[in-house]
Amino acid sequence: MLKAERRNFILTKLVKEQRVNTIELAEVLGLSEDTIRRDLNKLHEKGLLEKVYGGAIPVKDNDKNVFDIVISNEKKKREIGLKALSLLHDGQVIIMSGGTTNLVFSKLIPPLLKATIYTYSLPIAMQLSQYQNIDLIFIGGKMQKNAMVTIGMDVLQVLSKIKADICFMGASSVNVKQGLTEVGYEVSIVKKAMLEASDKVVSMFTADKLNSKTPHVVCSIDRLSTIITDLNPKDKILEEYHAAGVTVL
Amino acid sequence: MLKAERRNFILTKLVKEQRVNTIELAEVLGLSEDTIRRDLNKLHEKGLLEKVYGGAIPVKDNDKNVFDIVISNEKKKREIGLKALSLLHDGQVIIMSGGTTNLVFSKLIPPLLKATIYTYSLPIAMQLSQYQNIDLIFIGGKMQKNAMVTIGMDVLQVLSKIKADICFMGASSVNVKQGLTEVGYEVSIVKKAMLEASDKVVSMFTADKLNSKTPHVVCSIDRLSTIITDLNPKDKILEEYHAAGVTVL
DNA sequence: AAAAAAATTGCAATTATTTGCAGTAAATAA
DNA sequence: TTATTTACTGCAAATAATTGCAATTTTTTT
Repeated sequence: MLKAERRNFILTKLVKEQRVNTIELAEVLGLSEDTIRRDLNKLHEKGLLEKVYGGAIPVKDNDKNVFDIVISNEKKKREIGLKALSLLHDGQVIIMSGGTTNLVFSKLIPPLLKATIYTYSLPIAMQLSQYQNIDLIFIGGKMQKNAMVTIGMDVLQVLSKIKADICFMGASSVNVKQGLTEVGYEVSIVKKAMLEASDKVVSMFTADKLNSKTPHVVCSIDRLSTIITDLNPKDKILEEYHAAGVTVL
Repeated sequence: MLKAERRNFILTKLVKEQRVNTIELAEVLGLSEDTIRRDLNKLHEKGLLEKVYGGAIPVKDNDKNVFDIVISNEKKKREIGLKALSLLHDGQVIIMSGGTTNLVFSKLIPPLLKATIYTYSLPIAMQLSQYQNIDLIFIGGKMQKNAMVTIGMDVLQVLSKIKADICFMGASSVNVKQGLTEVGYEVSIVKKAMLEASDKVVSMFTADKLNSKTPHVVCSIDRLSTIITDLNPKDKILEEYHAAGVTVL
């Protein structure tokens, strides 16, 4: 692990846990406490954290930026996103759901891709605003504030009028029997509408979502064209999905 | 393998793995570490990666945050926003246009304000997602990517069905004769619709927008209920606006 | 085609950076 | 206060980077 990586690791851990402990970091990273301290000092000099006795805490951000979205397992999500790139082609009409996996994917899209993208996620729309050749349509409605996506009748109405080539759909939980399920009722409804509006349905998620279940069913497994995880597509865990007729990337 | 190929290989590997290691690259490519280092130095010079002890990591800008919105004259805009707070009351239905003045204002809203807010600006919607007691409705449509706002028929249609108590409207340019004018045609149309949908129209802008003009007329000055600038409301420059029947804060 | 010039590459010597350790100092807890 | 934990400093070993140089390959010129 490079030093630069290590420092990123520390900063990421800090954002997630709101504190880091010198000794614990030394153990986790397999290095001496001295080295960790030197890292913490350097990061402190750069103003990236606040060093305290025993470890470090986040630097007090007087006006915290709501635009900074914390992405867990970013590396895995990037792997997934890279696999998904093969599904993109110029001229497609695409629907993208919310979620951080899709957000990471959005950052990986080739800068010159020509496509029409519908989304109902604020962060994803902001990300896609970057792309010169993408026609971007935001699907309006009532905001679900924690997830930063729109939900409700307005969204359904717009989706009912679209015919897209492909949709990229995040997931709360997936398993072979119940299929794709969601935590929130309203989100599950929106995703059902997405399905109906798309020729091809791609679901991307990290492997930890596999074989779990949440209350609201979106669709059965065989309704998905492709699933993409961070696992090797030949992994045993994925066999039953493949057997159900889903393309596994 | 050509040198150019090799460098592409390094960059590709970097994108995939978010780091490259000098020694490992030397092994994989069957070259000496020296050569790899020279490559990394060249790529670093070109700004394509960040060279670090032991290898390289992606250049920070690569991971640039599209969510960081640069706000000019933030202090002045904050002054304006503070004045505007007096116009907010629980229970209001509000329409907010885009623009950084409105964005700054959004950050100043009392955390417990109960209101319904319509907006068609992505950054403002993200900011307002913070507020527990605000019902937030995003007006969807085609995104104007540079301004991060939606425009077009869909927006007009939604606005035509709203009746709001107050709207907060940014401005490209203002002068007494032509009134409020905009750079973009489509934005001017949307703002016209906003006017129609609101009982009260408040326009906030820094004083440098005063007595300037841009191509597309939104409305005459007397159509505005209130204007708010960073100047003292008794400033001479504002007299003629006051004379036109506008409340000046 | 041959000669000259330029670029690439690997090696060795030198220089720089990182890291862990030991001893000491400082901060916290009892 | 004393005991304990955590932090800092200088030093040496290990690791990595740079530089000059020579052999080789590639490109350009004649």
